[in-house]
Amino acid sequence: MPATIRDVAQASGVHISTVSRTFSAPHLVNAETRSRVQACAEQLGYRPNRAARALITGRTYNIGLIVADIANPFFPPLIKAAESQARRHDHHIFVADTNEDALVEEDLVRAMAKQVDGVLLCSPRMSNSLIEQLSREVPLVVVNRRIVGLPAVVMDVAHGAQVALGHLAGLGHRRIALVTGPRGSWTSREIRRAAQHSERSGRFELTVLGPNPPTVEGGQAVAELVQRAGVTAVLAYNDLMAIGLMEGLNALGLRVPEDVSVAGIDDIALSRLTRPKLTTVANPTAAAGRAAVDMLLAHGDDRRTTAQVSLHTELIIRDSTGPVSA
Amino acid sequence: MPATIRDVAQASGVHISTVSRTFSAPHLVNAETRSRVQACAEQLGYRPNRAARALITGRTYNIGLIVADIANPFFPPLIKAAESQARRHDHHIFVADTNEDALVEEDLVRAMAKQVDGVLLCSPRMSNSLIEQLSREVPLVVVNRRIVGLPAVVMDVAHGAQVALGHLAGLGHRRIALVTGPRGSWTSREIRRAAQHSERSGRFELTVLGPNPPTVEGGQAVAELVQRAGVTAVLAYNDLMAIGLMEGLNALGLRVPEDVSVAGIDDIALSRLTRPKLTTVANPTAAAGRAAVDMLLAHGDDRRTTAQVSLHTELIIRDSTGPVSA
DNA sequence: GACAGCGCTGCAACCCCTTGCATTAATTGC
DNA sequence: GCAATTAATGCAAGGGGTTGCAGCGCTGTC
Repeated sequence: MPATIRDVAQASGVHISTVSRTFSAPHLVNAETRSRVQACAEQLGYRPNRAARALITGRTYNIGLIVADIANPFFPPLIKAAESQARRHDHHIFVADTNEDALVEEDLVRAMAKQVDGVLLCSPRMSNSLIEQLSREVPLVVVNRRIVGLPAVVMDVAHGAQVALGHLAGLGHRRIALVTGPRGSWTSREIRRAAQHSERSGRFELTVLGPNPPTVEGGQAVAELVQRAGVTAVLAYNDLMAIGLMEGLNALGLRVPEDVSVAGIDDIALSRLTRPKLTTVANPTAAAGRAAVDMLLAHGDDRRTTAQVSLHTELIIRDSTGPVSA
Repeated sequence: MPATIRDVAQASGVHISTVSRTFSAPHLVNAETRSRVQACAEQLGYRPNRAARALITGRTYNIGLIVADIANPFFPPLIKAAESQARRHDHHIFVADTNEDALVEEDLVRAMAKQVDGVLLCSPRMSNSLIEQLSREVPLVVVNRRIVGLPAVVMDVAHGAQVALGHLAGLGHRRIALVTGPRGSWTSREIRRAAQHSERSGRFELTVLGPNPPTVEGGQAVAELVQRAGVTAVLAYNDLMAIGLMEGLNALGLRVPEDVSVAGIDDIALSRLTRPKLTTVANPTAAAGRAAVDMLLAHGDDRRTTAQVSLHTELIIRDSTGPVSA
């Protein structure tokens, strides 16, 4: 049995409140008493029970971070940045993965409530109204989605998509496909909306293919549709799909970028390792992770912020896009 | 303010214990009372406080899962398998990342204690004695390490490494490099020991290069040493390093596998997407995740298991290894 | 008619810790 | 030398739940 505060109190002959103060407000305890208590605690292997402490203080010093798919390399940089920022504030990050499932997501938020000081909800697949409801059960910061009245960190993907499409149009492509992501993704809707807006410029004709699972397999599976659509360039919802798409196109005998140009979004580390190297829209994921933690911890427990920050994206031109062939 | 059990009791005119039983033992409550309580709870938006519940029951229905580097694609399949297995037992998985840092690791285990029913410690970098000490503070299952007296799930990497080296020797390679992983990695030590044992067969001469960070960059950085070592084949600590190494060798003008054969360990999804596709030792990560969860939850709260399971690895021959050139 | 048994509910202790307030003793000021 | 501080500690009420036990009103048994 692990030692409790009572065991330490008994061993050192003081009241439990003195033991408590020895750890949470040492300056209120006589130096001699303090060292005696510490010695006993050490001896007994006593560790304050953080759950019990949180029950009364209302602070856990933990932050929940919920992502749609932990296998998507988009998330690790965000997670790592959130971790280091959290550590700076003496907090710990607990990550959970929803498997792109809105029900699991809801369940996880509820499971984390009261065990964390707040949840960073990244790329949620739930409805806005459900998210609003959950935000009444636990402080929430939403990442990759805008919901009025809730603090949010978004990346300017609409602009990023338009720049990418402009890049493709500038290379002479007149028929471009947009491969969208999963249903429920705010980002996917934003990209689609932006792309359709760009189409009205008249520089190219857009074919929308989706929704699709946002994975390598999802990209691979859509290759045939891309071929049939007769387009010469593709913008994919994310790099994973773009990479899968390149594989799929290769399997169909199409070369990238000679026959089809492919661009992704995210700039995951992997996009520098493929052949050809992937042209993509870089998302400031690390900055997003830091910002989300800051927003969660910024306001006191009293009033919550509802600020929304938008971070800039940047087109990285590599080798998977090229001029349209004659 | 979120509603507490007391608010619900007052609203429905029953004692808090009846409310409590409505949620945790419904069969003990009269159907009529139950539905009244439920209606009030619904109305007030009441959710049982899981932290408070855990304080008295001693069960959180959470499992901590600590990994050395969440950006390493080796872990997601393990995590996902653990999640689905946990879900089957009505538990949630909280993941934390140590950044390959033993101090962060220790801190995280302590942070999770009492907030989870146990911790799956994957690829720990701490000392055995510290792990043993921590296992007295929170139930632990260790993955990728053997520690006497502690439940563990390991993969038979020693055998896997020997099979891989045998494969390389069979292709005619007489000078082989082993690129090791980070200090503190049990797996790396196992592989090294196995390789040195194989060397005594006299079929090849081994050059050990390391320790190295177990990342793409780590692999890239060791390319020059590999070249200078004058070997014709390399076995890397993991696929990430193998992939980085291939990049690095290419940059030095060496072709894989014509000039140097490269084999990895892990069989991450990415190893199928590189050019050439990577020869590697497949680890049963999903099975490991499931087994670890099962071991943690198998024994009652009373006596802990100390069983250790070892899972089989398998060599996957792809295109990054070939016969030694003349 | 006394009593056991049953279904349901309330009572109160308990999980482990924090914290405002009261108490005590020692120090300071004048 | 006495009141007023000050420092150190104890007391007890929580925080939000769970759970063994007792008590209630009823029914059924002999």
